[in-house]
Amino acid sequence: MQNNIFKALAHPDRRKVLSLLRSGPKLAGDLAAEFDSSWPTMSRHLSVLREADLISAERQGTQILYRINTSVVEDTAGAVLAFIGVSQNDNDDYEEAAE
Amino acid sequence: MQNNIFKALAHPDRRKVLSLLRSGPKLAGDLAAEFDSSWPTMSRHLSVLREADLISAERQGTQILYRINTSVVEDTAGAVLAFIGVSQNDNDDYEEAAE
DNA sequence: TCGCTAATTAGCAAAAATGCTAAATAAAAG
DNA sequence: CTTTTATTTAGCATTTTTGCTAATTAGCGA
Repeated sequence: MQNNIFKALAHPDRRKVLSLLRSGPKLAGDLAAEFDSSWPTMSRHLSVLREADLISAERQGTQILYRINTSVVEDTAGAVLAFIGVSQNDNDDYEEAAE
Repeated sequence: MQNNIFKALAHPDRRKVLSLLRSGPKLAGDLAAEFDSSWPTMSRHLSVLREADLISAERQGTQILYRINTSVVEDTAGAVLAFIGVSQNDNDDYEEAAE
């Protein structure tokens, strides 16, 4: 749902998580280490991002690897541009309806 | 401030305001008429958008005309794309493609 | 199994956002 | 100056978000 995406982007720490994931997937612990907030607080930020589908999680043994969902971020940027009438379909990505 | 922008985008009615302004500036009253919320509630939504600089207001006699701030919306889309490493060229004054 | 590490969930309090009604302000008209 | 219309501000209650500590789950290895 688009509302969850914009709500997820409304917190600076969550936007910082996305920025940190730009260079590649990271373990939850490594992510949390970059913030002043407590571990559980960061865990909840991650779950908000996950529910918005902006990131996805993959368990690797005892750790959890997070990665950014590029296509969702792209679509979100498109939704922002749509506010000023820029067409949302002018990227060169393939369009895949079924998952 | 970028935080105000993303916070402003976090409410569906405020995003709807931006969509309504896509086709051109609108009077506060005409905007409010499109929503179920009370007039004062819509007025506050407009002020949140104004403080985020996503829209600007111009008094026209007894009414107030709102317009969307195209460049701020563009920059915001750029900030979203930056999460996945797409370079944002802020404030490019020449547009070769549109000619 | 036990112990250890990684991460999440539970529960609570504080802060922020939301939305209402009533009151106030601003500009124009009479 | 008073009224009327358009819009904002004030004040308050309700809901949502945030962030903490404590407890819990999950996997791994001895």
